[in-house]
Amino acid sequence: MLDLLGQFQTICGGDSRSSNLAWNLQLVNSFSKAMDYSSSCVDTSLDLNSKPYHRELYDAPLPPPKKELESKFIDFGMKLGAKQETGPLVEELNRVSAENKKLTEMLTMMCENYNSLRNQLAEYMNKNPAEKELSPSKKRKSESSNNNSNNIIGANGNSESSSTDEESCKKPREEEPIKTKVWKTCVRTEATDTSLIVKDGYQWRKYGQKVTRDNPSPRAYFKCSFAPSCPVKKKVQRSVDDQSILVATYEGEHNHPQPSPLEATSGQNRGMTLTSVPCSANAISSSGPNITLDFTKPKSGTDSKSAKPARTESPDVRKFLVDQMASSLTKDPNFTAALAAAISGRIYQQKSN
DNA sequence: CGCATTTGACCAGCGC
DNA sequence: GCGCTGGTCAAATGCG
Repeated sequence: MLDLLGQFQTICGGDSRSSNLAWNLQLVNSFSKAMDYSSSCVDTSLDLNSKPYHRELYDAPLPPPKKELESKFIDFGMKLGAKQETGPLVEELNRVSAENKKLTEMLTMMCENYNSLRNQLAEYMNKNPAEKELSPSKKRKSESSNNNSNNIIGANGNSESSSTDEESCKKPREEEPIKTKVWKTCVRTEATDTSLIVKDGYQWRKYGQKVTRDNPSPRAYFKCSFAPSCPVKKKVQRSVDDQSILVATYEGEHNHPQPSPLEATSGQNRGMTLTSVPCSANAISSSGPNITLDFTKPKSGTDSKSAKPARTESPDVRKFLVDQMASSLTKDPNFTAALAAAISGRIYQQKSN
């Protein structure tokens, strides 16, 4: 598996613009998230003028298309050139536009490589399922090793779901024969916000707080309180590197559909659902494939409607992307469970009327 | 008054 | 065996 990741990074790192590598990897990881969980649009265009935190993958997936950006650049440059005869500036703009285009092509290629590697990885994991299972006797390991294992892309390419030794870090009475799902999420909050609340649409009850050795910020422990039998737990702690980022670690899978926003308001998560943007490359040192959720930024002009990118892919590519999304969704147990619950609820509603 | 949160105590695994 | 550490429990507290 590490070989595959290394191969992937080799592919990505072949270009001399190594300074973009980390961001490219981040973007591809985020892209893979969108492929797995989002049925909305996917665009491989790069917006080099956008801060990473302002990218939104789910509701407002990616910034305006590059071509539009280029034309704005050129228009802007032409106006300047006409008024102030700033030829060098126009040249610079053209150069940046060309580089932008190259990076876009690179990203497209990386996505294709990523998909092929993902398929290879899936085959590999199918052939070697035992490697995912770690000895239950190793109950606890260091946080760093957990982080490393969490960074390994899962069998379905879902970087956030990977069986790790963290699930074996449970007391014997809690051990289950079925491995639980563990994943991490980064949430960007106001720097002044000292609460450890990650609003993800579910209801959580806090049952503990602890200061850990490797992080001066306290870690909060939550249990899902929406369903009494729901085994899902959540740990929330501020990032060591960036205090404005909350790192939430989820353990287990919800055995109930996500509560509606109205229901969620009864808990601490008041009507919030996930919107997601990727972490910047250096925001969290050990959290490559993680997601950063930014609830502090209001949806502005780059919201889901205005930011819908124009499709520039060929029909084949688009078909491929749609197929990927569909297969990812059908493989996602949370999605199928939610779908089944919604359908059964609908049927029951119709019967009762 | 009921519920959620806080916080110190306790438990269990790991490393020495 | 002992100390350190992360995770959990449960009584105390606060809030609507």
